[in-house]
Amino acid sequence: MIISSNHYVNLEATLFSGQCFRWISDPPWFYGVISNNLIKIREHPKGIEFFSTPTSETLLKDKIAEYFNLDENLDDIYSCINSDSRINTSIHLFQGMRILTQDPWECLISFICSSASNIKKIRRNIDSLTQYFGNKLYLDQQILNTFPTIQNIVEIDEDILRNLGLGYRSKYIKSTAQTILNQKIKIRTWENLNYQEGLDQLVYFKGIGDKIANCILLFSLNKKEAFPVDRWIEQILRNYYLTKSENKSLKTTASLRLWGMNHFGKYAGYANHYLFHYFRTQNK
DNA sequence: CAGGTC
DNA sequence: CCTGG
Repeated sequence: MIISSNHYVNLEATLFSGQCFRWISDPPWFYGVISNNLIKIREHPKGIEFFSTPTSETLLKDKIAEYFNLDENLDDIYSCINSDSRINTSIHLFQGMRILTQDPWECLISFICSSASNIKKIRRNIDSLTQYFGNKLYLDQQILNTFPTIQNIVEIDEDILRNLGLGYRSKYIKSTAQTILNQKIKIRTWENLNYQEGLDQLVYFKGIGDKIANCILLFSLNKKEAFPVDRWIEQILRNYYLTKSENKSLKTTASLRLWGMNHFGKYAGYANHYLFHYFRTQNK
């Protein structure tokens, strides 16, 4: 099925810029899991074309459009954030790269896994989690798995997670799932929270600090003003944006994040992600 | 040391 | 603090 979009959708940049961790590329197709369905997708002159299983394309269409934020006006966003040469270059290099609206639970666990790690390892860790505790989905020659539920994670022993190579993150994954279950926290309702309420809720969990919380807000809770400050973004800000005195006074992740949110405005997260992807691919 | 956090 | 490139 084809879903039309008012702006080009750059699938490669969108799916492999570090906001999600388990899409597979088999040009021109990409395979991934959305809402417990295996999705096969490619770019199309009118937008995107996709197949799904087991749910029909018709029933899944809206969900896919939401995942890729297809109704978002990218030109409007670009004009809001395109205020300097670095952003401008990145926009031209990765025209059509979108910020996704992923499942918050999967996003949360994925970014707990991301702490002091690297993309390759994060992908391997999450892949292990889904292989051992998810359900298999088949399409063409691809086998992908659903993401384990909160209940699934609660039932897994911490040592098993450690054996999968998740290290010290294992106890954070366990305790987060346990807390959500025990306190009957409804993740569904998070999308109704504003930025600050969402941030407060997320950093409440052990293993989630300012950076990871902002990733979850940006990549799954539709908070485009969120501004995750990791080592890359911190270096970019310090090298290209901050004055000497700001470089001295801004020490914490949160203070840098507030500077970024203030400087780039309501689409700061888009500016963040374009800068992040640009510098990361440049320095490879 | 790595796309942090306690 | 785990793990691995």
